[in-house]
Amino acid sequence: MPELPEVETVVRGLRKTVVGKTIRRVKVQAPASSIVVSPSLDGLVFDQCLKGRTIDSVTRRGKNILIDLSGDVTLWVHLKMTGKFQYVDTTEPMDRHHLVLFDFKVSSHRRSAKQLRFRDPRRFGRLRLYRDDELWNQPGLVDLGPEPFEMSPEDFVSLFRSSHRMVKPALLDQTFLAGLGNIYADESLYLARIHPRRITSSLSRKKLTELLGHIQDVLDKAIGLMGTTVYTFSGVFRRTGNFQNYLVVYAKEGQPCGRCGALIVRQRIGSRSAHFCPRCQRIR
DNA sequence: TGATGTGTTCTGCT
DNA sequence: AAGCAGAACACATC
Repeated sequence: MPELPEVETVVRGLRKTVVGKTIRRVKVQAPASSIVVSPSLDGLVFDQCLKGRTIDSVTRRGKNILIDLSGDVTLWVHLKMTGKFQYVDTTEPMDRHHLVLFDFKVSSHRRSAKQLRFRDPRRFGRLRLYRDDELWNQPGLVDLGPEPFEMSPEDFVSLFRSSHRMVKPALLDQTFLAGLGNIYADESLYLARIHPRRITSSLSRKKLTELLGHIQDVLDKAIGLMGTTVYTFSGVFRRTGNFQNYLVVYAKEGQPCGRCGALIVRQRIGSRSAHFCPRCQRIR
């Protein structure tokens, strides 16, 4: 479940591996509902539209990955829950969940050819191609809330004063604040000792300043640790980052709170699960 | 075989 | 209008 730190980690990985490279060939392996091509791109199919373009830069907005290509086109990627990029040797084994393969033009002295692969077992992820001039009109990008790292405490306070809703669903709402998902929302609320059902507009200036600080700290620490990828697969967690070692409430239902010893609870709030300490995070 | 769980976004209701 | 619940997405597991 990639959230901001995991997406940032992927973006940094792409910068190290594919920026500056020119796409030689794209293979769409599976009949992919995962792919969208803007109608304005002259009816070109995905692979034909990408062929020959150079990857100029890779950036992140919320949980969205923006791959800026030559010729005023952007490949906009959302990993959703299980989407993943892998930069691997072409000889690495593949399975039916490898949906798209990208081959690059490489200098001839390079020994083994590497390939960028998009794999997504659940196929919720999306790869979309848009002309740069239409990209930011698209729903999903145009309506995103602010980036947590770009907010001052004053911005954060006025944002919270502008709505009257439970804080947990608000933090998950990408049009309210971009980048947080269930893990970092729960962790930040715990650190700030805020009950997930508290109403956004009822929180004090001081509490909100603390919350913003914790959100920024948690995201920053998670980015430093290359994210947390807690991926539910037959009830077993598979990790790709290291932040899961520092989780204090997420997936800790029934375990004692590190501050007060009360048992962490899991409740359905806003039709999503919320993990919190019933003693440290009071509704009041 | 069918129910369930998973996060995000979309739709539709109040 | 704003905020909520529920659906849909696709697949694996029980």
